[in-house]
Amino acid sequence: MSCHTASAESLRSSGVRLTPQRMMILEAVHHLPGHATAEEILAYVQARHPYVDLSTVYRTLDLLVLRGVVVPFEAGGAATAFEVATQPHHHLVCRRCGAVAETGTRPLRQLARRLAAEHGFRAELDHLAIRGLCATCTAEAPPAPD
Amino acid sequence: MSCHTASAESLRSSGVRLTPQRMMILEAVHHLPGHATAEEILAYVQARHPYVDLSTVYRTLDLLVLRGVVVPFEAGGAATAFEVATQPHHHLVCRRCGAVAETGTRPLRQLARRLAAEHGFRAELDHLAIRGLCATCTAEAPPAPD
DNA sequence: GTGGTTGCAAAGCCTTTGCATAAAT
DNA sequence: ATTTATGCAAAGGCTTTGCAACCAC
Repeated sequence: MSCHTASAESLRSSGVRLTPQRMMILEAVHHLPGHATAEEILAYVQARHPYVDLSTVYRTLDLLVLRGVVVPFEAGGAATAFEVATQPHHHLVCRRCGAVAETGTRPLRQLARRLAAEHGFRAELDHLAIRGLCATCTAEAPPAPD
Repeated sequence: MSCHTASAESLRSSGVRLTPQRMMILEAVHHLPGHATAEEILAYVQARHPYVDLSTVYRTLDLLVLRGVVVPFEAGGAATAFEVATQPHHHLVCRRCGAVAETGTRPLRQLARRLAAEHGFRAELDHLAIRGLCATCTAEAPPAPD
């Protein structure tokens, strides 16, 4: 009845078996705010059905990434997070407070164009995590020492 | 006598103990081509002194990163690589053939400016790994399916 | 001499895999 | 009925940590 059901339908019609686990994982990815790690998704799912395993979450996420339903999001060093694939966008991750903002792809198109022109390199800039300091932390932190 | 000795001097004068292990790790980082993983650095060092431990390599690399002597380089998923901090630059990593090219920071300054203007976000774009297809593979591979 | 560093071993974290059972089609 | 997915448990890869012996200062 809600958004994840549509994803489920399109998966089923492309020959993917719809198990309860997959449905719940799909629902978790849709309902969890922002991006979620495998562990967070497992916690959400286990609230309904305790006997779901983390390996199933990973296997299902792999499947969903392959099908383009979710996109992975590698934060620096930590666990991979996943989120529903909607519009391409990028994340602005604050190194100080951990806040994650989003930005569109426009700021990066120019970059892609330049790299193509200067290096013939076809950059794939679909879902970056850009680290830095958010506005709040920039105001609170002393200016850059260099 | 060579380049890594200068780094060593500057480390010593800032109160860092110069052990043989640290010297060798510093030398390895300078002599290994491009970026190197902890394991690769260990292999280089063990060729001279077999009883160096991987944990020492990691501890020393942490130290060198903190001191700004080397910079880490997180490739997607794989082990972190390290290289001597020289000019800020970025890597263009080909997803098909694995080739790694370098580019300056100029293409990214504009991006940083935009993010500052639009989001108040102070992006730290010092050492990115940008994935995509290099010129050769773009020519050989079929054009993007979308 | 003293405090930082090392090697060793063990654990940690995230993720993947082998396998018999169970379920979807 | 067949093919694929699951849970469990175990292992895998990379990195960190605890600790006694050791070394640079």
